[in-house]
Amino acid sequence: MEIDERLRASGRRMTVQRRLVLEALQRARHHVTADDIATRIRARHPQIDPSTVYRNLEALEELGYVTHSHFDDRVTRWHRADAQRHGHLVCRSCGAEQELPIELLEPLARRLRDEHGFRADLAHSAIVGICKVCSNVSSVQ
Amino acid sequence: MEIDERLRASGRRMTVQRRLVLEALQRARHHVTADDIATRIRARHPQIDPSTVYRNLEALEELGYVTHSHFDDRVTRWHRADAQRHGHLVCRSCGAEQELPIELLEPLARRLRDEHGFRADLAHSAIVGICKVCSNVSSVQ
DNA sequence: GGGCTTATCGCAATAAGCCGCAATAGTGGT
DNA sequence: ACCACTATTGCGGCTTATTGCGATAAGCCC
Repeated sequence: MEIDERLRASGRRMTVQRRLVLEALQRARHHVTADDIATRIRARHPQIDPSTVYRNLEALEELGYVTHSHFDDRVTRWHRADAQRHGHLVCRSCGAEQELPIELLEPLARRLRDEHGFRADLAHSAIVGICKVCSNVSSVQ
Repeated sequence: MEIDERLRASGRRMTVQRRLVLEALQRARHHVTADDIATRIRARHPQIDPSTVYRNLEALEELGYVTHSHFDDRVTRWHRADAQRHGHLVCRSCGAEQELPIELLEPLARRLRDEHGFRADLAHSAIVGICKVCSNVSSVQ
């Protein structure tokens, strides 16, 4: 299997736990927390410790299989890396999350690079604010 | 004193602890964590509890005197609000932080508002990436 | 298949932050 | 100056996200 080989090639090992983390991420449609994944796995395999999930996410990230980003709380969110790169909008009021085509962020990235020499990773942190729905609700009140 | 009055007008009180938090923030040149502030205050006033610092930061934020933002770790960073609103660049490699004129972020904010109905708070989360210095170092190696 | 190295695991501990509660202390009124 | 009212404090304990550490087991060599 392809992924096993890449793991071993990097001096890592394929374990039951690692496979379960990968599968859980593949099933998850949205950006999930390490705890989400741990909970899902532990439903069937209670002996697997949450810390193992954390460390496996890191390991898989180093190999480029998964990515993390930060929303408005202090919890890290994870998703598969093979889905296309995208930005994130998160509503501060209702918590709704929305993906954003990366091209929309390009002009800012370019200016930061040209004017500040800063190579920004604009997909890494979610942009927080108030979504359209919540905006309307509060203006109507 | 102006700030005392505004506190009282909102049904709050000016206390020694609150004043110390404000002063610590005024002296801090950068974006500091709640723990930084607690540690500094407790160096001279060990009886002041960290939880008091947390609560005062929240209270002062509600009154608009301080603001928090999120850098690349899971720790909240605080700074005075009366300094002009600004974005943040944080280097993933060396941790250097840099402030950013808010105007630079305006075009993106406008597009998000116009095209997505999303009122973004672009100053709230730091933009992470690789700063000019680290960029040069790694390309030279 | 058995032994050896060391990546990985599960458990216990830590770090950041929050909450309930009884005691304390600003404030406004007298 | 004193009182009553209640915001705020310090304390202890709790929660959530993550990390240190000794035990376990994956993968390589024979």
